[in-house]
Amino acid sequence: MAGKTKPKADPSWPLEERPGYLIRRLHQIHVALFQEKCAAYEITPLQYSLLTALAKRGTADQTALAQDIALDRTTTTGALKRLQARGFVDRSVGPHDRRSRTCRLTRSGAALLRKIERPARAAHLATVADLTKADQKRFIAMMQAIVKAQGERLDATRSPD
Amino acid sequence: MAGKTKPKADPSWPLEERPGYLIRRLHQIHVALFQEKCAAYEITPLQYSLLTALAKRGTADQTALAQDIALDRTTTTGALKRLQARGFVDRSVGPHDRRSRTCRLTRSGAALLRKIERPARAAHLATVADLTKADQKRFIAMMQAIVKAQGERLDATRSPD
DNA sequence: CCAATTTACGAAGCATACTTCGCATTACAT
DNA sequence: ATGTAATGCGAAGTATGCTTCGTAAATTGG
Repeated sequence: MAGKTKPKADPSWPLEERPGYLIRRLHQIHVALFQEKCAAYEITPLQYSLLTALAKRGTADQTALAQDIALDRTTTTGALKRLQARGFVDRSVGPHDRRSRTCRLTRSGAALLRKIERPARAAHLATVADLTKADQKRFIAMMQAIVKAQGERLDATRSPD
Repeated sequence: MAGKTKPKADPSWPLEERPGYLIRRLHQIHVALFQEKCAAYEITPLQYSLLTALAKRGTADQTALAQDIALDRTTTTGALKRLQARGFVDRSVGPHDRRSRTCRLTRSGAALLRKIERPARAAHLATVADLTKADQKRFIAMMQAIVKAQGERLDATRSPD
């Protein structure tokens, strides 16, 4: 075609080498694998995180759950409402604090969690399955290192008003 | 409190060790860093990806751009519309194919891209800055390996109808 | 040349994900 | 005890990110 479009050799480095882009792709891939493996239960990775966090707590208000899974409070509320609408979670007004919503798994929610544990785990494993076993360990350790360091940085950054 | 909530020693492995959870956290961290470094320009990581892809192409329809940045077509359209609304992108009906929308950077869009290149790069680097230089290389290589392998898997999976 | 298929979009709907704002309630300090 | 702080939520607004359905225009086969 015409030579109208110049080479445009910009100094920006290729998309495929930028950490942020690769992370977005990884996230995309994991979500797709999760949906695939858990298709029978119509559950998302976030919902699974919430269910496990709730199982561990037994009972918790929405703010505590949000912190457990490192998620925004309002997003957490939205996900909990969807789980409640499907009968997996109970959200009742707190007995000691009427501002709060005390959440807990229902029978049905606990049953779902048990059924989903295997496929969910398979999805998480499949996400890194293209690496050698040794590299998987290293990869996870590196992600943990970043999350730990940056988590502390954020805590330090946004505390003062 | 009462001993009503059993230990609940579930077989699910801790959130902080699950690849999918760590990937979500990484994504969250990168987006936050990007917003921070590029705050002056009110640009998101996705929009930056689009601008660079567009700069490289010179001219492209929305489907090509979506493929370039590995994103859903309708999401791409939404982001392009927002960039158009702010005057950074031109979206006109294709001259040879009236179904298509031919996109290109405006003067303003090209100028913006030049200005954000440094802070955007800084954000990408900051995302992995907690790893040693050598680990950063390994980390990026591993992400590329997964993206490449899974990308091929997806292409193979969803082709037949 | 015309019918069938393919292709590029757009609209609508759901689920994350975050911010800012405002309300109600609780806790605290004098 | 009372005014002030802090806290737990909810609502609204914006941006991703995906699926499904529908439309219009181009391509291709006979």
